[in-house]
Amino acid sequence: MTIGRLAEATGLSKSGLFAHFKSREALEVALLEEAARLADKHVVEPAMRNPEGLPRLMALVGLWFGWSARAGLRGGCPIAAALFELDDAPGMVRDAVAALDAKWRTLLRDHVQQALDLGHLHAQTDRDQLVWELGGIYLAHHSSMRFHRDPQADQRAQFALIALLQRCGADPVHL
Amino acid sequence: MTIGRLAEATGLSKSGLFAHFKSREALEVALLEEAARLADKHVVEPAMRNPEGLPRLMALVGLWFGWSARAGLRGGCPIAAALFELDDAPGMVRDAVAALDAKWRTLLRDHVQQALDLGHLHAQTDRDQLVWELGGIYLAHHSSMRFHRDPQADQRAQFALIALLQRCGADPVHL
DNA sequence: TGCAGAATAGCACGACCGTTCGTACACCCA
DNA sequence: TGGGTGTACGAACGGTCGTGCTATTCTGCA
Repeated sequence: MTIGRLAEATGLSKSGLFAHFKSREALEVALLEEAARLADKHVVEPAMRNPEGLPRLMALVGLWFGWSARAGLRGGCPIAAALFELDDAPGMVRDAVAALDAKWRTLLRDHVQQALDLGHLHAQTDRDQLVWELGGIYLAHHSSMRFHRDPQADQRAQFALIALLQRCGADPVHL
Repeated sequence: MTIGRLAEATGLSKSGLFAHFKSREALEVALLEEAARLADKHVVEPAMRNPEGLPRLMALVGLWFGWSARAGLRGGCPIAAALFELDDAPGMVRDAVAALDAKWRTLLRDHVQQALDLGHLHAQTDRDQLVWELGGIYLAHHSSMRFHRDPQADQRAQFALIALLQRCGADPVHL
């Protein structure tokens, strides 16, 4: 997304929009923060209404998959895109992406821990490994939905998710 | 990668380089095909030296993970990048990526089938689901390596791979 | 009512993009 | 020897990018 196109879409002039942020990078960071706010609203917030432990974790991940489409983000998940576009493009945008990603992973990890504390998962479960693999399913689902337009993407992800949690000793009652 | 930068890197002039391909898109397609050739050499070819079935499949996937770095591609795997950059950018580049990706998935699927035929995996294994999940591990590994620079990326991927194959009934002897 | 200050617009800039054009050199075959 | 052909070049095009500079318009308070 460029400043000109964004200005056109919002009805503002390029310079008028530009005046608010002082650089293109700052604008992109602001965009990312807005996306994070959307994610909070569409993913985290509703997930928190589920009981602690595995149910909440399941809700969190279930709402995570495909959240960007439901939130109305036409370009897909900006974090996922940035993970592959900004591999080696240092700067504040990359830093912002890294920070948001780290925050999200920490949140996931905390809820894995909670499920673990409540005995909903095997005690010897490697939390970081679980979060890492969840990320893999998310990326596969994202590319499956957006690039391949695979109508089976949702069930593929759901199947993989359940299998992964079963491996970690999830109580089948919650799946 | 832009034509100007590529020309500079190769020592040619922009127009001289451009004369060979007739458009930027054609050049990108040629670049993709060259990458595919590299992948054949660095992944498929050596993997074929392993015995049929699960060993060959394991070799194939093991060589797949991180292949772009070993092949000297500084930008990472171009297919993986394109999956997230060209989501909604129709054209011959996207088509070429889709074709290469489909070809690779078919190859993977065939070798899953072979492992299945030889009884190295459960008979009721869903081949496409397995390939789909392998793709997820690959993407997680790729972003882990390139974006996060996580030194544990390799073992994370290896762990996930083994767990996935065990789930499909892989004979532990081969893992 | 008038005015300070913020918000927005207009405009021009330099840089880079993909692309085209005319041209110069080297080679092969008649 | 001469002309066709392939390969490379420099220069320039129109377009778009991000970004400043300077007006203008709007808004809220004395």
